[in-house]
Amino acid sequence: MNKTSAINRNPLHSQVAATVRDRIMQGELRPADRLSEIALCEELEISRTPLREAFKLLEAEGLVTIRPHKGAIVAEISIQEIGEVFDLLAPLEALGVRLAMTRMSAEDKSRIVALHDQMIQFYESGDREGCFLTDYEFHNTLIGFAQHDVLQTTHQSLSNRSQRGRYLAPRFDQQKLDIAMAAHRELIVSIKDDEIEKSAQIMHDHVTLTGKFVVDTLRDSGVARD
Amino acid sequence: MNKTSAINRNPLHSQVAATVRDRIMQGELRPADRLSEIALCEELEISRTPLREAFKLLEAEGLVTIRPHKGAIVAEISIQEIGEVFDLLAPLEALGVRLAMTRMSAEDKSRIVALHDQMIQFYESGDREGCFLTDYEFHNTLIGFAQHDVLQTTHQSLSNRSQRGRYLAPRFDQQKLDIAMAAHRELIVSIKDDEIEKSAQIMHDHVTLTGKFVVDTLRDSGVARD
DNA sequence: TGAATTGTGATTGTATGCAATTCTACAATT
DNA sequence: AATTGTAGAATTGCATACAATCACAATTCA
Repeated sequence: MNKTSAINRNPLHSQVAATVRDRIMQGELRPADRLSEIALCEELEISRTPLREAFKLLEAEGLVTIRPHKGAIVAEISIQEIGEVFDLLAPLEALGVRLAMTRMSAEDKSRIVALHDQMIQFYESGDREGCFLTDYEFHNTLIGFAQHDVLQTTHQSLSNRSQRGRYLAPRFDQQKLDIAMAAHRELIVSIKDDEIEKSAQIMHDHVTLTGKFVVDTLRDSGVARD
Repeated sequence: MNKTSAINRNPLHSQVAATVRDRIMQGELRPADRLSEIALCEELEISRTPLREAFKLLEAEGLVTIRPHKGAIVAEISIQEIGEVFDLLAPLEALGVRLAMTRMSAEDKSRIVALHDQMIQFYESGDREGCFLTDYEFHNTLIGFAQHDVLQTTHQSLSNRSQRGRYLAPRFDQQKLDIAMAAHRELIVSIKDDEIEKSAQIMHDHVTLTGKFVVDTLRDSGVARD
């Protein structure tokens, strides 16, 4: 109406948080990198107040560590922590599948199947990065269909943390990928058959195994500390 | 600023967060109460900056809702949300029991038994408030023995939210309390017998049922909105 | 020479001021 | 009487200034 684009309705600190979050998630900012307030302020052309507020959000999400009087750093990832995150994701995603299966519509179901098909495409064309990203979307979409706010929020936070670990590590080798794909295939069949408890079990085991894979991969590649 | 007592080592905003958190948890500040910045600043004798930072922390914990340009309020509790929180607590506490049983020492075990005995004392003397508080401690202590940081943190946050709902509602009636006590008794026996999966199952069902009780109680008492 | 110490620069923590937004009350219009 | 418009007050959002703290190097003394 007045400015070049529409008036910016959401607060600066949340935009800043989003920016920094993305940079951390994608590995542009790496664990233990210092987050100098002054440097970031100049770059983002904001003052320190909204930046510091954003840090608080990100700290709560586990992406940033604030050390009193010593400044903020990108939260370090310990292999143990990543493993622990998967410990929680397993039962939560199992719960998510249970809920989703009682609540999702026919279109929701076909959306999940479509994502699975897309993942198969990437798999067959040997696109590991594509597989990796579609897998993330597959799980998040399924959780969304559970229509459960608390689960959604909690899962999002944990999922982000696990994804950070996965971004840092190399992609799965062929064998691990085969196993993950097989689990997804099983899961899709089980969902189509409306076998709720079986689906939940498959998901639980799949996430647990993925966690082990990620931990192993991280340990081998040596990018994260113990 | 004058420092009447010893130098305070931890930042103002975290002290402020702790103060406000307690007031909200204990119901001194009730859902939808406005948290006026100036009023709180004057009362706590601080400036607005640390208070606003504290609000960010509390928002992430789900205790405060910040409405842009309209100020912060104590987060409202919906009965649905409380129910959802218990949906997550059930599998997480089950996981906690599993881990705790593989990791806790003999002293840890007797600490749990002692808490259970204390709860029986309160139960038999008809002290519902005592039962209520001891129950909270019982569950938190058990989770602590799991020695699992991510679980600890996630559980703490969810547990706080559930506890808020329970503070608001009247205490359980005799029948509900009987059932909860029976579950605890079963659990203790199962733990003593080192039956891990059975204990996890008991805990899962116990937390689920407690959730239903809390939701029912809240609905009947009419203190929280749907 | 080396350990302790103190000074200095850089950085974070807190307070405060100004701008932007929202709320309230009251008047004008239909 | 109900609704809309508008001015002013109150409150939040952001920027900036100042105070407290930390890291590290230069200096002192054993």
